[in-house]
Amino acid sequence: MDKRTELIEIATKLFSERGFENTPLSIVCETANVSKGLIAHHFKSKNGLLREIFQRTTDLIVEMNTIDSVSLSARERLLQLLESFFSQLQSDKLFFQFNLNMMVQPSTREVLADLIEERSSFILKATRNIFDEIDPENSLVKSHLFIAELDGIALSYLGVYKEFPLEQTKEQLIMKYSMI
Amino acid sequence: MDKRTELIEIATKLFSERGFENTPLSIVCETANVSKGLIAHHFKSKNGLLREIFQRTTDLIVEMNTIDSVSLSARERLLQLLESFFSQLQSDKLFFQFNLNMMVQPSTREVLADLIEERSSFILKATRNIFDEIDPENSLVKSHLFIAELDGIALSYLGVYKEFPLEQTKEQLIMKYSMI
Amino acid sequence: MDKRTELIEIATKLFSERGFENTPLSIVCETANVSKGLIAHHFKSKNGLLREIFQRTTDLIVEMNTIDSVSLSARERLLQLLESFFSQLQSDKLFFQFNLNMMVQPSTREVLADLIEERSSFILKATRNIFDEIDPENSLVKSHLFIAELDGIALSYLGVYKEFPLEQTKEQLIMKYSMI
Amino acid sequence: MDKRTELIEIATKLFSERGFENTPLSIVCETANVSKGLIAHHFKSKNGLLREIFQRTTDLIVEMNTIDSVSLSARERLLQLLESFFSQLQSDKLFFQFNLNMMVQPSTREVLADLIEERSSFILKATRNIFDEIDPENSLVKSHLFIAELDGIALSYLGVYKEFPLEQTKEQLIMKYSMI
DNA sequence: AATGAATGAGAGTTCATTCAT
DNA sequence: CATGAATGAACTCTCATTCAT
Repeated sequence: MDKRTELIEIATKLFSERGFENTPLSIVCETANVSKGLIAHHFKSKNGLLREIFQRTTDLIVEMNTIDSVSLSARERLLQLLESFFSQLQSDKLFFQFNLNMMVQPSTREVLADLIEERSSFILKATRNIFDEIDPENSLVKSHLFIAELDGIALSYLGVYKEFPLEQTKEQLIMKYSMI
Repeated sequence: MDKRTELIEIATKLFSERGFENTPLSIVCETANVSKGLIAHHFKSKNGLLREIFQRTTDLIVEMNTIDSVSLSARERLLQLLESFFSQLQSDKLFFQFNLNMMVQPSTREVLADLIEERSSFILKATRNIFDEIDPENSLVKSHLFIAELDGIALSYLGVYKEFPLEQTKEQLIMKYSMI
Repeated sequence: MDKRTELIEIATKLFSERGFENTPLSIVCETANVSKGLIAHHFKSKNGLLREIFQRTTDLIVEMNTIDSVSLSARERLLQLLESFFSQLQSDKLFFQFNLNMMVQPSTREVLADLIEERSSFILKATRNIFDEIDPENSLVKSHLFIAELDGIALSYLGVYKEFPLEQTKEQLIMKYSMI
Repeated sequence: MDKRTELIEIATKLFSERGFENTPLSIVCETANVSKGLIAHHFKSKNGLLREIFQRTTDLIVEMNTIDSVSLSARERLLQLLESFFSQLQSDKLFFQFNLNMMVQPSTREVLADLIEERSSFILKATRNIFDEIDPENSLVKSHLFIAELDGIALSYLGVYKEFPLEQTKEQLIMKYSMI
């Protein structure tokens, strides 16, 4: 793997664990065994690095959701989406941690404004695709509510309740959305 | 109003608007027309100030929910809670912004760990009181889901979707929880 | 004991243990359970407190050496002086620590310049009184050497060598000065 | 000369003249025409700079004493040591001033604890090498006494008595140790 | 592509002192 | 005699960024 990619991965991990503002580049460099100048060379600035990371994640999300939209029914896709959300939430906590962070922190939100807009409107569109088949009239609201529900669960699970009953919540949700 | 209280109010506003890490004490002091030393005098440190702010908010939450628990039915209390949540979310965005921030940011979460634990377990308990009357068997999961739903809505509304359909989401939710 | 004296004793202890520059008045106040204003009231400033402490110690030294100069022979007085030096060095380390400190630290030396001069010339005079009887011609040099020897022992014992052989050094010295 | 070395020399001078605690980095930087950040870059912290300075001095001492141990008799080496001590004491007051300071000040003593231990045990060993040849049975005590004597003279000369008779004291000492 | 010396602005914190009560 | 709110200057340290090599 080239230094550039390595740098991105290491920075992602550190920003997730410690927060963006609380992670000096010096630590990133130390961890990656790389000089400060190299980050400037590749990413121009700390914000540049952040934008690159965020963009890559969006690309990943887009890719995943594009492949997934095979010829399944809306309900099936919804359940599949739930399954993948919950399994990822467990396996890749840092990923969610990081993204929640970026959304909520005023300073990062400013830096990433356009990328956040791009990503979230994609997610909304993708979700709406599903709900359009189920309840076209209320698809907008229901999509928003669906997304909010998942975000809220991530928030509670990662940031608030150490003993959040993830498994049972998943079951509740699957049950609820099976009956639609 | 004494300087101490004024300081807390100004700091709350600034921390909410700009994020905690991104708000130097110098700005707080400038805004409050007060010397840096005074913050040390009253709160020991920037973290001390943060803790005081967070604690005060918890006190407010506890107070509100204690008074509210009059002799209404569970369903009525739930609807009342929803009403107050949505009206507050609109009128006091900064309040929610700030609290989401504190939960998600690793550095603040560490500083506030005990206070977050205290507050969130209170909220869970209060919510569970309601769901115990509605569905005792699943009250824990349903409470968690309810809280997550509201947090998620706040997150979407404040942090992600500029055009979040708040009014319609509120109606959806009220409808949903009326039928319980 | 009145607050004033108590304050002096506590400050002496703290300044000795931690060094003058490294002991904020806030700690003195905390330890003495007294407000900051009170120190200003009694001693005008931190330097004022220091001067008072140093002066009091000089008074003590003068008092002790005045009483001591009874009608003993020079050799006897010398041995007596050695005895009292070594026993004090062991029993009251902080006292010596503090005084060495004051002499060596440029900033305190400046503040105390006149008081140091006063004290050290008294000590020299008192020592010389003894050596005048023993070797009038070289009394100045021998007094200086005697004082330096004791100071150096204090320095080694307190500040440098954890395992300084105090007892044997004492014996050596007593032997040496008995033969004069 | 590179900035690093220049910084060390300037800091040594300033710390000696004004005391460590009483010398802000801002003055060091100003004198060296260098930014504050550079000190952090090279020495990590003010204490780091101090440790480097102290260590370098120890290295010098070790080097000097290693070269010196040519094939002279113990008495000759002792006299040579005395000569070099007194000439240095006169020519390089700041050097002694600084080192006395470090030993006596509680805060610096803590920072330098291991380095002080290292240096002083070397000095003791070197001195003992000499006294082992003269009086093997009492070499430990006599070495300690010898070191204490010199330290005490430095203390008196530099810190206490403006009119300390250095020349005559030197003669006395040389006479005394010639007769051993 | 990569280094690391150097900068400079500014952060949080410390602390002696002042002063109204 | 005693308090403690308030100041303001100064301190160390942090850190993103620049730039010559």
